[in-house]
Parts: sequence; C-alpha cells; structure tokens
Amino acid sequence: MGTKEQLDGLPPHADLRRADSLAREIFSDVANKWALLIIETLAERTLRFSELRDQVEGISHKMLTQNLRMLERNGLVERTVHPTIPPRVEYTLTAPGRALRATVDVLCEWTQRHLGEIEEARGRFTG
Amino acid sequence: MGTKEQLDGLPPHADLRRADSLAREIFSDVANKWALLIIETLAERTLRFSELRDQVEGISHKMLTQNLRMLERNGLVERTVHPTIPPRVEYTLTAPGRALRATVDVLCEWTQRHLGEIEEARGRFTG
DNA sequence: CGGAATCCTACATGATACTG
DNA sequence: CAGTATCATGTAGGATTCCG
Repeated sequence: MGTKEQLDGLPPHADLRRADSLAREIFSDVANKWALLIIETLAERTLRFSELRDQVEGISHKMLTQNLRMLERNGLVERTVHPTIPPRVEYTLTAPGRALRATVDVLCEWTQRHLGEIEEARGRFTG
Repeated sequence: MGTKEQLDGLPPHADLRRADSLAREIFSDVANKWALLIIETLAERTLRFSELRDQVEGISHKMLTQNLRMLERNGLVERTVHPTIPPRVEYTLTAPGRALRATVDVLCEWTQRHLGEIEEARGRFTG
C-alpha cells in the first residue's frame, strides 16, 4: 500500500514537526481532553446531545457544541437530525472516529496503569 | 496481578468519567498537544532545554518550561542539572514516560494514516 | 431539545526583561 | 544556558438568553 511505504522508516511524528502542517493542525484538534472524552463516550453507542452532556462529566453546553462541530468538521463524528418536535440530534463515530477511539483507549489504559506510580511521583516532587 | 484483575471488564475510561478523579486529572495533564509533542521529541534521545525548544517547532520558552515542570511533577520526565558554567540541563523520559510515548506514537500514526480522509471531510463540511 | 449568540471572566500564552 | 518574573493580550470557557 502506497501510504504505508511512504511512512516506513520515518518517525511516527515526522510531519507533526512543522507547526504549520496539516498533520500538526489535526493533532492539535484531537489532542485535547474534551475531544478525546467525547470520542470515548460515543464509542459505546450513539448518543443524543443531552445524553452526551450528562455522560461527559464537567463539560459545558458550549464546549460540547464546539467540540462536536470540530469533530464533525474533521469527519470523526456524524450528526443526524431527526426532524421531530422537539428535535432529536444523534451523534455517532465514523470509521476514522472509531479508529481514533482505539488509540484513545490505549491512552486511557496507560492512565489507569500508571495511576499509582504518578501519584507517588507527585508526592516526591518538590517544585 | 491485582491491578489487572481490577481493570478487567471495565471500559478503559471507567475512572475518567468523574471530573474530580485523579485519573481525569492526569488525563487532562497529558491530553494536550505540547505535552505530547515534547514526549515524542524526547523519545528519540535525551535533550537539553534549548534543543527541545528548537525541535518542538512553535513552542515558546514559557510553554516549554511549564510543560516540562508538569511532566517532571508527574514523573514522566527526569531533569538532570550539570553544575557547569554555563549550566547544562538535560531531560530524559522515565519508564512511565516511555510507556506513554508508545501510546502517543499510535496517535501520531493515526494522524498520518487519516490525513487525506480528514482533509476530504473538511472540504465537504459546510458549517 | 439542540444550538446560536452574547457577555464576561479567568486563565493560557507570548514577549520581554532580569538573575545565577 | 536555563529559569523566573512581569506585563500585556488573546482566547478558552461559563452563564445566560433567545430561536427553531
């Protein structure tokens, strides 16, 4: 596959080095807690706006809207409007969104696995 | 292993659900572009402060300092001061830092792999 | 209910200058 | 060179209000 051949031999963050590259832009979009928590939450099942707001603890109405728009713009989340009254809007992960989810899972697992270690380090740290 | 048994059967983001949990706090620390780019850059080799500033394109002196302190506090990066004149300060990944690096690599690979797809999605998006 | 728009505040970030 | 402090500014983010 052509894409894979181009990547072989390069560090995985090769293009992220340039501050103005598309890769860096996407990386910056995605590397923030709200986006990743939304992705994780949608991974279980399709959810409505208000369900998401309830399940992603601490997120505000505004942040949820902004991040959903960003994820939709990047094609990671699909937005479906049911023209009923009151309106019903559902959000689902797309294929790339589900692929991203798999990588976020790894990050979540890392967090769980090193909780204790990090807590200890914080205790030792005297900044 | 006790830790593994506790995690089995739970979604990987189980504890991240609580906005006030330690897991969420660590996740929020780590899920930001500067921290992750620093981790990626340090993965190749130990670097001095000024080398890092040059290699992580776009990062400011201040952001680099702040993020290095945060990573050091969480025990992901080790800071070594050589008492010379001028001073020489080197930063290295710790074991948990290297483990994190592996997961960030996956995120970088995801970014590279879906670049085109995302660019297309952006073209279609009319927000 | 979902979302856009407004206003307002706090904090993140950059630029600069200073110290050891 | 590495790091801190200070100041200025932008932007993130919350609360609120209005609209379909």
